[in-house]
Amino acid sequence: MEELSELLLQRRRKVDELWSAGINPYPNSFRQENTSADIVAGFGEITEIPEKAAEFTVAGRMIARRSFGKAAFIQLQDRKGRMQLYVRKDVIGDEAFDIFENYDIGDIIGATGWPFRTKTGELSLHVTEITLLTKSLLPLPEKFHGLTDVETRYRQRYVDLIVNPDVREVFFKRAKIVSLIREFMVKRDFLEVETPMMHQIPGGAAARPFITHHNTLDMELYLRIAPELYLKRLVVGGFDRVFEINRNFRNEGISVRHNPEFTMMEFYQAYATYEDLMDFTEEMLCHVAEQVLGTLDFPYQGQDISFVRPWKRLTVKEAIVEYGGVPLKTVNDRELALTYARSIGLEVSENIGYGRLITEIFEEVAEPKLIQPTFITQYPTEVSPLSRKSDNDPEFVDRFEFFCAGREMANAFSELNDPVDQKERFLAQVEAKKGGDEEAHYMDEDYIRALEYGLPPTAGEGIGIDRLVMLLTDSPSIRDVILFPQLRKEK
RNA sequence: GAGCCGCUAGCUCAGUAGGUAGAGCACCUGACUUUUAAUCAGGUGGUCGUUGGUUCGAUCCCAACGCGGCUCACCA
Repeated sequence: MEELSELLLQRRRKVDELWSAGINPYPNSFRQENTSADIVAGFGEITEIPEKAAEFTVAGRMIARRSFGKAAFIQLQDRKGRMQLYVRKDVIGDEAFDIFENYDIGDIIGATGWPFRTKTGELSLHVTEITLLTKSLLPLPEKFHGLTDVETRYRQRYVDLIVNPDVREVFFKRAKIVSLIREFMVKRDFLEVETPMMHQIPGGAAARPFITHHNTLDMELYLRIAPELYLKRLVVGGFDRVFEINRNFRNEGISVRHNPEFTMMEFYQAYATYEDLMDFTEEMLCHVAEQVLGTLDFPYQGQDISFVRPWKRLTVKEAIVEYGGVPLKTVNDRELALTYARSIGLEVSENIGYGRLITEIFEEVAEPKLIQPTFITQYPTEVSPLSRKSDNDPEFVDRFEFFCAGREMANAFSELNDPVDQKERFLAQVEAKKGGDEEAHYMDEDYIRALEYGLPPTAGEGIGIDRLVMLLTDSPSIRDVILFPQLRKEK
């Protein structure tokens, strides 16, 4: 048995005393008839509330109390917000008031009462009955500074959510963003599907997977790094507009913008091109921003972001010229580009492919500067093994990535639907893997077989939901938009 | 994986140029029937992240380790 501090022992003694007095500190028969929002909806606009105009029965956590001997004000927090309750000894009775005085901040309580306005005009509930619903054994953080220790906030998110209203707000917004996207897709006749999270061959992205094992099948399985190849199989199957909003898992570093499990919205639309998806993306994200924030102009970490259309569109090479300050000649020439890459501190080997080289230069010089929403197009084929080659230049593909606030938010392309070309690209990836590239794709014979049946001309896109939520909630870290971010074991 | 920073009461933080620690909030006792971080009076509460080392003596100095944050690397 661990030793408890005096503070914790006091609470436990109170529970014992309640049991001894024949009071269950964890009753289960109370019905919550109303929320704080109902009271505001009914009387928020009324200044002169007639006495006992209505009766509300609410429940929630007591998060503050101001006592005056024979009366007290308490703050109750429920799923809709906070409300003030006014409790008087002469109204609820001596016995009930004595029990009430032993409630602690953090206890879950239920109360019935009528709405009224206090001297200072605050809408409150004048309590006629009050009941303890759950005794809390641990004290909540301080009312003024709240909980700021980030480790405790992430490990004990429940406490964070109790005491930090801003945190609640972020997750309300997250839920709204996801449902707006879902609604947007369904309205455009996309079918929501669920594809496997456990893959025999991890594919659809360049990333290291988590490995797990199925006992009965005695088989290695990988947590998916992307749903892409399954979603395109569905397009082959005739679901020519599909989307999935779900988790991906990548066995890589953790940072302010990376969590090992993160949420992606991937969708595929047959008979569309990556250019169609740029318009589609603008439309969707503007809709979401408008609905969630009520505006297309919003701050992110001190920068002013504007979603007002049209969004900037640049090719990879143009972006390097514009933000790297070098002439197009340098970008177009492999040797000059290599020298330039080294001059800006990139460690690139002599035999790096040209496509990879300019991609790295782009990421170094341009990506951090893409603060306003920007589409970057014309990625090298070398770094895009699932994208359709451009009709103008087979060294480049029909692809864009979408950037905002200096980070990648989405990736989209016209899908490679030529099975012969796809097989060659896979083979090149397999070679790269043999050469030590741990993130290179695996050969997926079944995917090739699906393409051989015929994938209609299709465009597909993945949008990082966590990063979108960060942007729209002005959150500096991905951990602020994931309820339970991954941390090391405690102690 | 590397560098830098942090870890003191339930929470938010001081502090000790080495002599075993303080405040505010919370909690307990008392007063108070319209408060808004209520107020007033009194009080309880700490293996100073862990383990070693130096020292007569370590929360403080040194080392290792743990956990977290930021930056970099990897990546979306």
